[in-house]
Amino acid sequence: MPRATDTAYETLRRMILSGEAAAGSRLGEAELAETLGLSRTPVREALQRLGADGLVEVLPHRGARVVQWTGADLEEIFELRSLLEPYAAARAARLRPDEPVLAELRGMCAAMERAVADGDLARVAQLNARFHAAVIDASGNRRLPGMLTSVMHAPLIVGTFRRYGADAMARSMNHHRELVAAIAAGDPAWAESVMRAHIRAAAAGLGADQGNQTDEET
Amino acid sequence: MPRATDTAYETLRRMILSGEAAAGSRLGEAELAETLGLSRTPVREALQRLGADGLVEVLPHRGARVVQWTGADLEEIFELRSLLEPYAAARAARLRPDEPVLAELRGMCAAMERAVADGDLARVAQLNARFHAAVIDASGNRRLPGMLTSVMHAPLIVGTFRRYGADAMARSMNHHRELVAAIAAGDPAWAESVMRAHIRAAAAGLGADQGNQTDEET
DNA sequence: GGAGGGAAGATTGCATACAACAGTCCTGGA
DNA sequence: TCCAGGACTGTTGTATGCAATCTTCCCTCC
Repeated sequence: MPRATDTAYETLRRMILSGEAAAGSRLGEAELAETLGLSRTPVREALQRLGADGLVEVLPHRGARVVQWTGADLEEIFELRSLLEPYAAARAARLRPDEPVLAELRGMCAAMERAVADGDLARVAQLNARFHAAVIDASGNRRLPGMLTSVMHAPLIVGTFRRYGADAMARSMNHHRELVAAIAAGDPAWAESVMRAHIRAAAAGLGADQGNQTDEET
Repeated sequence: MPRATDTAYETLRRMILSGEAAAGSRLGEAELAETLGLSRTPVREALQRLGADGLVEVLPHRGARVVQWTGADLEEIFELRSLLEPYAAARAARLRPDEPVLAELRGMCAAMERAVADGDLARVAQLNARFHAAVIDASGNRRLPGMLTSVMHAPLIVGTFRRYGADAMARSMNHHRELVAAIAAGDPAWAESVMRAHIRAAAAGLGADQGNQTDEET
């Protein structure tokens, strides 16, 4: 049986990422505790973890709110991603992961392409997050995953793929395939370039490089 | 009056960074609570925050321990720093901070040089951390400070400057001065290059690029 | 009519008590 | 002598109650 804190954390995380807990909405400890059937203590702990992840902001004596992403936030996030993820891809290529890892990456590519064909964008987003996480793990740098969690959440919330056209979506899937090929070939420069193109394309698709405002009032 | 959680967090952070709490040592909640004159609740919360910062590792049902840095850890950390901090320096130069900010940076340079002359290495380390934090803040990216906290702690703990010779120390001080000049001149490429050199020099001084092991058993 | 002050309500912060789990030590058996 | 099993002890995890703080609304005064 998992710890109550973990269940609270996972549940809240899902609620936020799925949009069930709207951006900017208040997260009262007592209310959540009652909803989840727990006491305030593990809920409080989960909220702090979510705060460290950058999914909620907790203010002293004022409770927690789901974060709101502005255009400036997205711009910052994609700049950091286009800095760190190409590095991770290059490292992964240099490390030459063994065949089971590569097979898993290819499997995720295939699953994503099926989800695209089915029009299941939520599943695409989820698989995409797992794919990128796998590449980051394959980099061998054990600090990168933790560093990137905060910036990896944003696209999930904003709903990147919802804004993609058919061509952008196809390009994104091709990037994934090419990235796996570059890593399998052990070519760091290739992997790095593909990943950078992949991130920049995503940023362009969101208009994150133009400083668009997507925030709204509570 | 500050919150008990904050005092616990700050106190524990100082204890870890100063070495008073040795690397690998256990941090029992009850014991700390008694020492600090608080209850377990805020101590527990502080430990989780320190865990998110990467200063301690908390294992379920097994409590918290002060992290131990291996040579591989240092290598990872300096790679990430040499990726992110040059970017921050370039952004700061592009933003052209106003004169008060530049004056503060110059003031910290001067204070550091005085501390070096006095042989007060602890003060040098503290000022150095504040200097780098100021440059990162000047980058304008509000996510960078949080991302870098975990990797900025390591050099403080390991005691970077303790291993510096006179020439390496002088070079480091010159880097700081040159970095301020590059930012003041609004030259991103210059600022980025100086910062990269600065970080690589630090890594070389620690042997972080050679995979040395500095860990030990409890 | 608008601004300032204060009281009431609600919410977070902290302390304490109890429950559950992990590690250790002892005992019994092979 | 060594291994296995189980109780014991100490620690963390969770629940609950109280104190402190913030927010809101209303009343008073300008």
